[in-house]
Amino acid sequence: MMKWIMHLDMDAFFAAVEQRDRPELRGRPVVVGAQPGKRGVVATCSYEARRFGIRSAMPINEAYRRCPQAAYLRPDLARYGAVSRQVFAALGAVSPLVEPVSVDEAYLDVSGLERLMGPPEEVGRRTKLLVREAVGLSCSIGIGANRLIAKLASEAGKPDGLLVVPHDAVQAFLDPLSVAALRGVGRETQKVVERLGIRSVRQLRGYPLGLLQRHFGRKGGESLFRQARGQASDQVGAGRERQSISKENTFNEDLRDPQAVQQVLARLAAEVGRSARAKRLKGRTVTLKLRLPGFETHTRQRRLAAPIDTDTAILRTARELYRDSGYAGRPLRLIGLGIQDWATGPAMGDLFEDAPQNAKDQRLFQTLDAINDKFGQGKLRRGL
DNA sequence: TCTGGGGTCCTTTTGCTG
DNA sequence: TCTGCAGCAAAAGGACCC
Repeated sequence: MMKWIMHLDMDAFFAAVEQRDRPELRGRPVVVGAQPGKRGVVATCSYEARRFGIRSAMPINEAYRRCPQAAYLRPDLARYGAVSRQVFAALGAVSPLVEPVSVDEAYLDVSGLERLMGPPEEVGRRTKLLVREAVGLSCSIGIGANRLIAKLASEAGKPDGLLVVPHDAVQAFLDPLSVAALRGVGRETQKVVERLGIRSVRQLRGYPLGLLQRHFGRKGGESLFRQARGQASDQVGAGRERQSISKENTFNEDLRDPQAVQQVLARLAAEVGRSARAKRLKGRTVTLKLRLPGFETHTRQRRLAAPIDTDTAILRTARELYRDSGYAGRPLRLIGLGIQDWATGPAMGDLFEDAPQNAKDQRLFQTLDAINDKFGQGKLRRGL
């Protein structure tokens, strides 16, 4: 059976929800994101705003300079989440294999639907109709042999697009595209690509694997090599499990007061802790992130003897990391705090009264942890 | 231009152990 | 006791994505 993967992307999602719910905003430039005059960026903007050169991730004050007459709105994530759930409910009627990527994006395996719905074009057309009926919004859909082709096809059709790339047209579709369109190619990679004189995917395809790996790293080079040939996964699944929980805060004015730093640490620790407990996750590693006024960013992390999820334990470690960071007392633009490295087997704290006394013991425990991770929960018990 | 917040993944550096 | 080395995690940094 021929594989058909669909990628669906809501058009200017946050801004489109606002225009749907507030008719006075329709036809007007709408920018959803930070408040102009403060530190922050554009989350999404309507197509009317894009005509002024406004883009996602642009500093909000730059957007304001380009288009002061636009409507500037703060995001209402709860409302967008509700709309998102309605969209996903509608997608469930198209295929049982739906993988959410974010609130406004999903992959669907639509292979083998010919008998039920017709050829891929028809599946796409009907999906767009279902989404419009469910939430009154437009989306862009790409359909192809795998996730890469589907994603690039949905991008090519935006907004309100539908593009099916037949299996025998993959290379013809990819070749003229800019390398910048490929996954994992951001500003830095683009610089290197340009330095090598590579512009299009067709040119990229002329470069051997080894050379690409020299310039882009082992994984990065292999990824570019495969993408240039249209090779990618065609599996649609449940998506990955969460690997970390974090909260961070950029201040409108750099933080100089040591007491204020302590208050922020306490607030972030409480937020991370609440989130971790709600998800029933305990982390063994705590990470502190500090950004200085010049945007210079540093992280400090510590792996603990036992996994934690309480505000007090997170805060205690955060304070130690801050104290030992070498940046205590410096003005700060941002403070972030997170936990990761989830407990799999029983926590060491459950088995031993004391934390490991020395580095050697610690290594023994780490080795046991690694074995635990490898063979799964419960197969081996630390210290037994 | 002056750069959010929440993430993932990869590479490099560092520090420890035998 | 010192040194070199290999192996391995942890730590740190950074690119990228939505």
